[in-house]
Amino acid sequence: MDHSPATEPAPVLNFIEQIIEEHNLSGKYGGRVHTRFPPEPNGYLHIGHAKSICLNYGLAEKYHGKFNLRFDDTNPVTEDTEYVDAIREDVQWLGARWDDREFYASNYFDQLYAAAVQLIKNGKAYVDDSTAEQIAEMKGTPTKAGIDSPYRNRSIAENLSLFEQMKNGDFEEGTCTLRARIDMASPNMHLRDPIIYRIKKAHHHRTGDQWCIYPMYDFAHGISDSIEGITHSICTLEFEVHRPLYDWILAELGNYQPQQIEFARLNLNYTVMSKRYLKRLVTEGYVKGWDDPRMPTVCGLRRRGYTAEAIREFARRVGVAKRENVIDLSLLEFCVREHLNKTAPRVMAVLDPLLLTISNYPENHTEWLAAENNPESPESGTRQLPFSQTLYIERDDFMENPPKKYFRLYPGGMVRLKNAYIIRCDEVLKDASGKVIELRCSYIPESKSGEDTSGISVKGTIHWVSVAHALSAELRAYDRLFKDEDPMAKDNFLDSLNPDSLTVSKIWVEPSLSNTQAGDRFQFIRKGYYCTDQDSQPGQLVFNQTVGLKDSWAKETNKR
RNA sequence: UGACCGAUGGUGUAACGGUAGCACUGCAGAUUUUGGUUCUGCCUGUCCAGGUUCGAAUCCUGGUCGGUCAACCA
Repeated sequence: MDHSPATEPAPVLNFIEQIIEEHNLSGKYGGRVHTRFPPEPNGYLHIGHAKSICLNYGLAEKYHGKFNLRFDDTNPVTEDTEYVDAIREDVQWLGARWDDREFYASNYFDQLYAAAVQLIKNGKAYVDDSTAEQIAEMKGTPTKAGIDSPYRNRSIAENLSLFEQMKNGDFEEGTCTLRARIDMASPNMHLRDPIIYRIKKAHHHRTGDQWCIYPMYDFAHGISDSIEGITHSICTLEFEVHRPLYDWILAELGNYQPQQIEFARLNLNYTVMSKRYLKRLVTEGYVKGWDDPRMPTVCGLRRRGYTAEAIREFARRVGVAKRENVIDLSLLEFCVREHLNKTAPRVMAVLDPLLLTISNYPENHTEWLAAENNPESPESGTRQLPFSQTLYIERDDFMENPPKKYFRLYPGGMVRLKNAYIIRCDEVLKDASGKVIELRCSYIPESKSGEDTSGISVKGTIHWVSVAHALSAELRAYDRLFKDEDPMAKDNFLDSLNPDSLTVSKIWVEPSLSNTQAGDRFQFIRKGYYCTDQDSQPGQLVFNQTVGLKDSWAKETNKR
């Protein structure tokens, strides 16, 4: 038998880490790791971007490398500083740090232009006067080779002069483009003389009206990576077929060459994950904005009460691979619960009140009871809770004809009021329609929480608030935005919208919440995790439901 | 009728020629002044067919299925 000391469990590396470690071993990048997150500022970041940020930043951190934030702003007609600001805030909030390395593809417009000129001089690029339709026509199809443009063999001098005229604004938009001269018969469509510069007489949010030609993604991206000394240029799977072009451009230019690596983007069931569709939800008013708590955007999740820690943990748990995947929403929820369970202070809130009067408790008397702030972290201390004769309890914590295993209140039954006394339900009062409107109970004076000498043990503990002391508040409860696991499988994803994704109600919360600030997170005991919304004000409190607690009783009742 | 990529429980992800493991979900139980947490146990998997090998999730061949590619978007 081998009794050698237990070996460390082999660290589990994802395939990108394996590539990096191979590079570190071979010395390909001199042991350097430098990643980047390259958003286009034309929309808000979503949880899929968060995965990418965590991946890129996490790799830089793990290998003691660097991480750049680079805005891929090569299309001035769709981009805006509003998005730049929002993206910067989200990346920062997620915990990624880019120090002074905040870059813009537009910073490189001069270098990009020079690179294009060099390509022309090398006979590797030409100005094409064909229309967009003609170019598409000559491009062929995935199964049919393309044909050469009639402008493909212009002289270098002519191309140089034409390209300069393009830059000078001598031509109208759409009249010509600069194309890389590669291979119109390539099985890879992206190598069939891709357009690398086009004319756009648009105002750019950073360079203003300085340029009227703008580089295309394929041309700008690799060169930007190269300029910044990126080692591992990580992107999603659909760019796999772009990699030969990425490599071709840098090789033709003789420039430093990062390694592009593609991984499978994150998909979540019951949600859509494309900027285009998220934008429609916002602009067409199906949600209240990019930060609507039902949105899978980073700002939406933040407003919903998700923590950056939870999102990072989620990104870690979903893993990195090349296989298409759909992650269960339950994993995301698990990650927030896990973090909030450890960190969120417990408070009592009654969401659907039922009046309860304690007949044998002195009228107009207030007793202050100590309540633990968080049993998961004793150092979080205790607070004082007002108790009195008249309380609200949760309506579904009472049943007139309880099923087996129901251990809340019922006529003649006993429960403990959390942090207070054990009570017995003596009488049920109803209105004319038969609806229960009040419970008359008696309490056991010796059963006070923490000093119970009654000897009575009860199965159930329920939460409550004192009517005279409770604060009313608005609750915004959320359900999934879409009814179907894959809304995109519908002809129109809007048909899948869940009409009940938002429920607003009036609730009662304990008075310690009077000064809560936007972003504060709580566990409403026995209910779920909630956070104070930015719309909240003293006297007009507003809470968002982040996620419910696991509810095994609900499962039990559903089985019936 | 092309090229490229991929395929391991319900969902993800490991195992790198040597006992298919982990997490989420689900189920059962213990503990509990939250039907929460925590703890324990259980269910469920290598796309198919050949081949190489003492031995294949892993290597080879051929299928099947899924994804991507024909924007002057990124």
